[in-house]
Amino acid sequence: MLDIRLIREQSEQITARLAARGGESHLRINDILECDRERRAAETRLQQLQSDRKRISKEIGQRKAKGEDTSSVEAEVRALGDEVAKLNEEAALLDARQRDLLLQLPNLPHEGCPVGEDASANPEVRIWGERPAYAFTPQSHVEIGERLGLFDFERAAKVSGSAFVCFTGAGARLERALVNFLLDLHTREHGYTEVSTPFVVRAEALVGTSQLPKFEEQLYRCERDELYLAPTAEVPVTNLHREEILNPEQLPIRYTAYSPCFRREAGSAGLGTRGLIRMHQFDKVELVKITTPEESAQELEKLTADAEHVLQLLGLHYRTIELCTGDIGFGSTRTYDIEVWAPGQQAYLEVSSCSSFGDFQARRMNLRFKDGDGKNRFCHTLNGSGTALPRLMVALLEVYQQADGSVRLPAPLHAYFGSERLG
RNA sequence: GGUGAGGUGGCUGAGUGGUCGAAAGCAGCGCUUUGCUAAAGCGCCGUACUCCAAAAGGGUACCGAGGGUUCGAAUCCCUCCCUCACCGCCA
Repeated sequence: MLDIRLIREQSEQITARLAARGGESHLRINDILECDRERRAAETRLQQLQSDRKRISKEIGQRKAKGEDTSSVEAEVRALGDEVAKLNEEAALLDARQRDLLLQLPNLPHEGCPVGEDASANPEVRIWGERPAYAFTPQSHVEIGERLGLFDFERAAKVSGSAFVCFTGAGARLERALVNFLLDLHTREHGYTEVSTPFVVRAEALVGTSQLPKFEEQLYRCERDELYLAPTAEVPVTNLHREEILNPEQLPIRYTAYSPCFRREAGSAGLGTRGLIRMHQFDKVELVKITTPEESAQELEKLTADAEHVLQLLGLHYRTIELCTGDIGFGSTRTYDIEVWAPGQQAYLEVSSCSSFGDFQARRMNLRFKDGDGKNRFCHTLNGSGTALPRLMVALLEVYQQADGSVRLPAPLHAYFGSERLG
């Protein structure tokens, strides 16, 4: 959520920066300003009337204590009270409308965010390793996995429908090995604290991290209980500290969490095809940070490096791109995507998206810290995958497939998996 | 699911219709005293919104949330949420 005062005072710059995202969000600025003017006018009048009422009511109390008759004044104040109620309703309506408008407005891209219209304008910021060469035609993970009995889409569909998977045997064990490997790496080497949160969340949490109100159709909802399945651990983890005022000594907070992620993927291309690349449910190890505004930029670089470290340890060729203004997510000010090479797909797969949200989410969840002067300021929040598991598995299977049809795992996984190879 | 208790400022905790944004204590900040520490004394010490060009200074709201009664609600009534305890059920 953007600061209404900033919008009021720098409406032209704000409009221009939102326009860089494409879309139509910047066109709402004038509506917001108008609503803000109306709201403040109503509030000012309301406050004047309330002030009158308060004063007169106090006088009534004093006069009654002296035994005076106050019935005529009471009638007068009653009329005032009716007017207050009416204006109060009007002001509340305007306030709700303004909040709604602000909640629908995306974040401002960071000054450093490259300007561009769409994904084709995303600059590559780093590339690590090289595309491996094969003496044979690399197979897709789907073929490899079915041959080695690592997962089963047909049976998962019997249970849950299409775009779900059931890992089986060594596949399930590999999944578990990856979770442990990633959590150990981030806690032991990167300084994160492991948390294991609820996976079912309230609407307010989703508003906090900005999945709601705009992206409701992407969420699984449990209507009876007014709860949603978390689409990413970002939601429960970041919201752990909602409505809090943190001490600066606590910052930065760095959390890592394993969680399943549930996404309806309404309108997504590619859901009809088999494979692990896009599903309604997948596992992920997430990285979340809560920082001061001063530290957030460097913490984003570190967070991205932590996610990249996963791929480096596993010897997987990847590239890191920065999303341009036309491609960054709704709440993000700045995002790095890490894409791993998958030879069976002949494509780079996004395994991590590392973003800084500035104070956008913190405003929505009223997450603040007390600075050195004792003033309450909004925190900055960040998150990134570290990493998504099915796509990591895709890369591992496809990259490390052997001519004999087996898969040789990279060394860091041997102990976690309990074996050096699959098949 | 049932029964009971309860939700007040950073914390503890008073307050059951008016002068209460809220006693008191603790913590915190400033000053005085002091060789230092300690102790004592005095003062300050919530948040949000809003008015004013800004500062100074006003105003309004907020005692879990929402509604109601009243000239006036932390206080009375209703609904909901949450926490705790015990019982039941259950991985």
